[in-house]
Amino acid sequence: MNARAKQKAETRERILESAGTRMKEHGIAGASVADVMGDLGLTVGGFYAHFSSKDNLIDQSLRRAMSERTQRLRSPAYPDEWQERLRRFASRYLTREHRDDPAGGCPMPSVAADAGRLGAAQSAFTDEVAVLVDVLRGDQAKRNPQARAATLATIATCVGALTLARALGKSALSNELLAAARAFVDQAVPAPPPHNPKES
Amino acid sequence: MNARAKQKAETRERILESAGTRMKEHGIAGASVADVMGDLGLTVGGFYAHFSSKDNLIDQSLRRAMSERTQRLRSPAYPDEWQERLRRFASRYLTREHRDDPAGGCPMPSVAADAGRLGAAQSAFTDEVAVLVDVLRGDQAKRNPQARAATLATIATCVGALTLARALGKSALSNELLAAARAFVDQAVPAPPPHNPKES
DNA sequence: TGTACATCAGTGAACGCGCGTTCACTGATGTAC
DNA sequence: TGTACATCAGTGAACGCGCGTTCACTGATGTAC
Repeated sequence: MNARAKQKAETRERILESAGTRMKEHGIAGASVADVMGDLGLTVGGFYAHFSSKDNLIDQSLRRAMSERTQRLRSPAYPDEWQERLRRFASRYLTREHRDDPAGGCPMPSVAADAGRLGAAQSAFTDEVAVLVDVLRGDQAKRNPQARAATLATIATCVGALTLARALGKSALSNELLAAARAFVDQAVPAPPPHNPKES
Repeated sequence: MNARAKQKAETRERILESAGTRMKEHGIAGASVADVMGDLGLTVGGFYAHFSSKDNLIDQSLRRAMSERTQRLRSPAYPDEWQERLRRFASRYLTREHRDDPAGGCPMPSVAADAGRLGAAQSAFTDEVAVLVDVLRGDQAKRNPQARAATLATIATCVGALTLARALGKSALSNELLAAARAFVDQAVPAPPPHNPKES
């Protein structure tokens, strides 16, 4: 590959990255083409050499931002039992740090409402949620419908709680909501079966 | 009061109503002053005789839309026990009908993400959530911290599930998510204590 | 290795559009006598 | 009851602004000989 082509591919990646960050921080409407390019020190005109439209950018950067998050759940540090996986997910998700750093966090609270309205975001969002559900519950629970339902509901609780916690600002009520949602998941997700001694 | 003043007050109410509906359907940014006035057969210019700015309209119509929903929970048809109240709330909230009718439903899924970003919406949202939490758990559980935590978490689950269900369109996955969230609330909210025979 | 030409990533000004807001106005309603 | 004037809810055109998109261009990089 050319040095020139390589440079272009890198610029494209940087646009996707910047768009993802802006989307998470300011919503889809708040991530304007001029702002996204400006983040990289570039001007608007060059954008259309990389993407056919803003809709196209939304689609691709949303897929990228969501799948990047999902891949982190494949870490070997994650437990095997789906119950433990869901609890750990919720306890890491529902923190003040995550609440106070939308740009560095999960895209769902920032874009879910828009995804229901903007066709451009909807299919990317739907595809990536389907992947998340499978990855989050883990290989062990692949065909377990109870685990699937609990996974869906845990995601809903986490996204709802983080969205509301942000809407409530950095208040006592906001902190209380995060703690309550963590406890809720612990109560609703059944305790895992006792460990097999061979495994532990 | 004058016929003229009465007419003006009625127009103001209709603007608030129309703004609320538009906000719920298209988000805050999607509820433009021209559209809101157009719904009533009026032109933009007259708007500023009723509200000082769009921010002012957002604040007032959001308060109105949210408190209207909260007041419905004061219906005598609602049970006294907070556990039953939360279960009933979730089972009525998490329906396909509610998912498919944003304009006729709860404002939170539509505006929560925006409320975290737009100062104009934030204080209205925060105030009304605080009222909702108190009204939803009911008088019987007024000073019960467990009931308060469960109420906060149930709201988070409901708002998250409805937002995500809308983002997923009218799909099987969307239906599955609604059902899973309903079941989740039933599992996480403890069973109410046995009835006192005098009461039932 | 050196020169002449081709390519193309990014520039920057312009476009049409919808937004929130302003303002001189109109004409129906209300008041004074 | 009738007339003359004042009020004011709503009109409609205009404003400045940011948006997504287009396009003629520039100048550094790549290719041919």
